[in-house]
Amino acid sequence: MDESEKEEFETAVCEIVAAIPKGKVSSYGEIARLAGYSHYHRMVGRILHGVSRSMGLPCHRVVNSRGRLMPGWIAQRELLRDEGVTFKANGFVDIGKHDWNPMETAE
DNA sequence: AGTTTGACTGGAG
DNA sequence: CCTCCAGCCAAAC
Repeated sequence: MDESEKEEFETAVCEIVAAIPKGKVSSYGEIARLAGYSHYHRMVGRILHGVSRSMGLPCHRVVNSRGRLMPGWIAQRELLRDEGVTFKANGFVDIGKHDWNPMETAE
């Protein structure tokens, strides 16, 4: 993967994450797909973790497939709850209700 | 340069 | 829902 592609991918990820509407959540795989690199889901997490200390991206709206939040980041749960996101009894996001469909906002 | 790890995913048990 | 396994790519060791 060339450096230019990395930069492009990172930019795409930032745009997508920033486009997630309040009260909705998306997964790494979904973002990677929208960015144009469907199998780079791992890089999405790496990039997000990297930019989280430099940019104000709502990375708290990004969860993994099982609706889990970022490890070691307890406040994320409060942030999502404040945005209207409901949680399961175990503390995971109810992704079944808040799963973001990009087509909704694309229209 | 080879091995391990990780803010991942999907399938199987 | 949880754990384990295999596939995946880049960064850290």
